[in-house]
Amino acid sequence: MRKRATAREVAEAAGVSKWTVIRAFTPGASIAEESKRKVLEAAAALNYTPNLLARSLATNSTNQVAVFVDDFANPQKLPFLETLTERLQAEELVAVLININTHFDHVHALLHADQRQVDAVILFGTAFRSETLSDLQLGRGTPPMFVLARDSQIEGVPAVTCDAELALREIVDHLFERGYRRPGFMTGATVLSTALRRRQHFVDFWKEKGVDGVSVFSAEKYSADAGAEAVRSYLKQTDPADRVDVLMCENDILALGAMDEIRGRFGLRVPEDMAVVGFDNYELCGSSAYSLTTYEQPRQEMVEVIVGMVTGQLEPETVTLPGALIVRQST
Amino acid sequence: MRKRATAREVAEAAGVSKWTVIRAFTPGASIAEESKRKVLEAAAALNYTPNLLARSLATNSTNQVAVFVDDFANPQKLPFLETLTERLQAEELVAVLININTHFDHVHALLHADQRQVDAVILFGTAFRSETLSDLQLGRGTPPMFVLARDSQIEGVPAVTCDAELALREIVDHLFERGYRRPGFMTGATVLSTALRRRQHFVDFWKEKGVDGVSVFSAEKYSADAGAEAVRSYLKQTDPADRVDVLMCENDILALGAMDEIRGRFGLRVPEDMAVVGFDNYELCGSSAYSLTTYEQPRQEMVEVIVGMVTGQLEPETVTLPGALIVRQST
DNA sequence: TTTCTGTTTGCTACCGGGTGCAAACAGGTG
DNA sequence: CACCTGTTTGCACCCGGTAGCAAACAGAAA
Repeated sequence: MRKRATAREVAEAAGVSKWTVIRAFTPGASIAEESKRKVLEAAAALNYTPNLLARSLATNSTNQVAVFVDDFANPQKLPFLETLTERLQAEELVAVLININTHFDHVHALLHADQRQVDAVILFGTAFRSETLSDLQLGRGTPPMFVLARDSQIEGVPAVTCDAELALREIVDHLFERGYRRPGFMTGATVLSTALRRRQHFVDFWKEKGVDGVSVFSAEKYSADAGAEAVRSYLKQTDPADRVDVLMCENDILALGAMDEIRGRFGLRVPEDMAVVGFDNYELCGSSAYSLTTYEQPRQEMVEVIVGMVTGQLEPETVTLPGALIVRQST
Repeated sequence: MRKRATAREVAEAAGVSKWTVIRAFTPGASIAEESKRKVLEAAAALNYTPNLLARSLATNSTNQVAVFVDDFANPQKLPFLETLTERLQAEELVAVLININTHFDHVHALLHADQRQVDAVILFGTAFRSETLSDLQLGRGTPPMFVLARDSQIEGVPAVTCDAELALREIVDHLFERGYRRPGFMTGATVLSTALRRRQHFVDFWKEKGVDGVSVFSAEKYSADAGAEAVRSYLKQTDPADRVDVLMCENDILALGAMDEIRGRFGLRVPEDMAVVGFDNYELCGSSAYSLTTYEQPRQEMVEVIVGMVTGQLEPETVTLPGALIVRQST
């Protein structure tokens, strides 16, 4: 098992200096046709390609972007990751996927990303308090950070999100139009700004319509089971006459779990007895088994904008993009 | 925006040489308590941490593992990615997620991984022909490769998979026991060895039971829609009397799509008119809306084994691990 | 032939660390 | 005090590239 060939070795083989070899591999460098040919031949023979690690060290740019993820329960992450990696790779960048969990928190991860000299950090659906950041005493050499699909709570860290206000307005309009008047909202466990925003808008817009008192309850976490359990305890505790007639869930996974429980264990009909709305438009929402009304985030555009900011083609600033209401049978 | 502090700067601040600084950050290095304290103090003041990029270049090990993924339609990838990144991070390794697609194929990706000097490449659910590898003329300096959750078709590249033979035997035994006698099998589009293996075992085991002639048809790709469409055309073309009484799908996503179509558009009952079996035990399979009988891959163990091989704690060799049949209402 | 200008090439210095050896510095012993 | 041994520290050189300057080499003009 031989090692990779180096520029020096190629230089020797081609009878030139190592700098000429490097020029042959630098687009637009000043090099004679003849020597370029010689070098490329020798390089091909030795199977030489430049070592990106060494290049990164010298140029101070790794072409690597750290992507922090902390919630793998939401299947919506997967298409996002697909789009994100694809766009990054189109820009010659590569994603370093960092799993934020109890053993590896944001501070750890950020330090790590900094030590690896990544060009940028994308907080994909994760967020941390600004104190965490200042704890690090970073913010000087730190790679630029961007938040994707969640509000940024940190000064100077832009976020790219789906327009929650618009989304919730469309949803509430739709529900009002369909005649629902006793709305409920199910949140996930964590007290996240994005979640709070959605809830707040939901409550506010109903108030605008003259409907006060949205029932709000919370699931343990963002999973189908947790959604089911939250609905179960709600339905058990609530007199049938007092029940909501439409339940908006913070994301699709909660909604699907909720729907199962509503129809399965309680034998209620969706949407006749209780309508359900989700958020994200996860693939299976469209299946005839669920046919869930939901709201689609503009994934492609969000990714394009954030990658644009990462590459510097776009000004880094918080951007909210309009999504699309997908009306199905569940409302 | 200052740059990161370097060992040299810390050395100056602490009044020692840069090598002493490095020793202070090298576990087990020979350094006096007193100077270590001085160095660490100075380092803390300057917010110094070693530059992993430079270290990688010098030590010839990046602690990065490239993970190739080419099928983001299967939500099962997500929990696998979660487990994988978690285990890798526990070993001080980090995953570089590479999206294999038409714009960025295996050859490209492998070359890239090699140029970045990753410590290993994990082909997660992807596979390529050995000719592709030899095309590259690599195999000398190339990082060691491992295949996860798919058969390896390449000599010397070990794979960690779920035991397909055992799985299919259990499934067929279960189905036979339940009285099904007209089995069908739905594959995804691609002609993958893993798919072929599953199908072959399925056919073989039925033959052992005295049941010849398994109906086999194929979906366009691995998605719920494709599964639905494949079933639609099958049901349209097949006389009700000739239809299979149980349909095994190559993975859960196909199965869920198939189930939707069977029940929704054709108004058939599952499992009475046609039973359905999936593969993977994706979270939503357990929901009451589907309650799909499926087979769970031993995710945790598979990941542990492959990470063990990556770190060198385990001998690199092809390993198949037993999964578990999950019997639900769909059979 | 000399001079000038533009291209090509080589070189030094550097990116931020790691390795192995040799010198310097202990502390204990004869 | 010389001597030996073990620890600590400094150093030259290396990892594989990149940047920018200066020398060498053209070819054309004077």
